[in-house]
Amino acid sequence: MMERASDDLGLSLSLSSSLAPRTHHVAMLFRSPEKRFLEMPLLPAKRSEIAADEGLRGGSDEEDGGCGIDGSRKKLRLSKDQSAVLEDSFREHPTLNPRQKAALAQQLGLRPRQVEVWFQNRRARTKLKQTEVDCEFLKRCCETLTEENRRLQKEVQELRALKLVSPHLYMHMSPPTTLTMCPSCERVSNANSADRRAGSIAPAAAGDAAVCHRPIAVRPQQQSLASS
DNA sequence: TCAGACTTTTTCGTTACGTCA
DNA sequence: CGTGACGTAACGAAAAAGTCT
Repeated sequence: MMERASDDLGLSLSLSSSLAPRTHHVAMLFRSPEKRFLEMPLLPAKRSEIAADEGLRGGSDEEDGGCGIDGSRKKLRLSKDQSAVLEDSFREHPTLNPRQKAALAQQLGLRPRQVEVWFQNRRARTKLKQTEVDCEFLKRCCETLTEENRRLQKEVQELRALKLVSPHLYMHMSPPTTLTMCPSCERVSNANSADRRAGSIAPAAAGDAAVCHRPIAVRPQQQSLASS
């Protein structure tokens, strides 16, 4: 069973097979860029089945209309209990099939349309939170790399200065600790340090970046998964 | 089997209401 | 009491995928 949890959000999107959304629901989710964090099991489903489910619905969308006689919106604040039940349900399955929607609506004394809207808004909030988490992660990555770059530039400058002042000392000094290994691919650590002294000290600086393996990007949600 | 019309459900952006400082 | 900020219920449009013919 696929599961994706985000502790930051207090969400666990684990799904039970009996309550999992139907295939076309899943497909809908997967078409968006956010499909990555809404992985769900694929269950066979036919529209005829869903149509049968609709038979359970207490009423039509006509009675779902939330507008007053004057056309104004009748906004109803959900009670804490109602919200809690909806949250629990959302944790179990972030999308609802008609049967689940109708059952939930009946349980909570709400219109199916209200339950539907609540889930839509809840998904939107989840996505927004995740976007913020992603953004924060990328920001930290950027800051780290900027700092690393600044440090390496400074080191290169110092080494160049040293090379000019005392070439003999420079040739016999041990390589800078920060350049003994590429943090991304650990490539340099396997190289002969004497080779590096004879040749380029920093592979990237010598145009070796093309053969340097790029670090595998770790997405924030993967991290949150790993940490949860 | 394929194509196009139709249906269903979703996301996205927005609006409006309720609450609180 | 009035007001602005914020959270969220509700809505409509557009998109995408499924179903039907």
